[in-house]
Amino acid sequence: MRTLEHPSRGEMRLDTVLAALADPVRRTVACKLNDAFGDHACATFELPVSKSTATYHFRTLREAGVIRQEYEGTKIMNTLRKDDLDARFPGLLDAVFAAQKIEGAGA
Amino acid sequence: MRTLEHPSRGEMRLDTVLAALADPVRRTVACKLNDAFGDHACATFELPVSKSTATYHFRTLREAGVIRQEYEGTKIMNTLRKDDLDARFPGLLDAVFAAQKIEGAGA
DNA sequence: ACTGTACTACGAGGAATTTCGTACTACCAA
DNA sequence: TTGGTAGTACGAAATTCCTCGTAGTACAGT
Repeated sequence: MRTLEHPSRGEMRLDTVLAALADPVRRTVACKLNDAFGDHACATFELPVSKSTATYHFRTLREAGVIRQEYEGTKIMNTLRKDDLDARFPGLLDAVFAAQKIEGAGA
Repeated sequence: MRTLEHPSRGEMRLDTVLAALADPVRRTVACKLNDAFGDHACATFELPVSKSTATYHFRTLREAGVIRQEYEGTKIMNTLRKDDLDARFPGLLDAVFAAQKIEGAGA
């Protein structure tokens, strides 16, 4: 059974979380996880980058503490660590997601 | 009279704002502007970098729309564009500042 | 056992970021 | 006008980030 390293709540660093969310590809992933219920395999995201680049972005998000990744067979299921992030940095995630929607909609 | 370029509210990009705030030196500047009243010249910040590096960070913040810079004699007065940012990306700035205080205080 | 699927690890290239020193400009004050 | 102060512009170096292809691992299904 393969497992992946995740930072604990206390280990999450604001630097790292903001840098993770500053990249458009990674923010797209986080936003999709926030909008949709349940878990989602990496392959279901249709990102505009190659598979190995996608791996890199998923790892960056995981190491920042933004997402949780768990093996399920050959797939990796991704979930947003909303509870943990809300506990650590209250309101941050919601503000970023709201901002993303604003920018996506208007000018 | 020298003037400096600033993005309008609508021109502010989430990518750029988050990237600007992801850097610890720049976030320190923004936080200090938020805590203290009034304007503040660049030289008053005591940043752990050289003068030319400081210039670079101030410019990055200005071009992202986080701060406003206006000449006043030979000095440049810096102000946080809180109104503009709150209008464009509501709650984002407050969440980041709150997070900064949490990280500074606790673990 | 074989095939396919999902993803990773590694190495490498190119782009962007951060840093600095030096030289410079603009302004104020004496 | 001479000097000091505040900050910029430029070029260069170091580092980090993003991207990819190739090769490989782990698991599921037949």
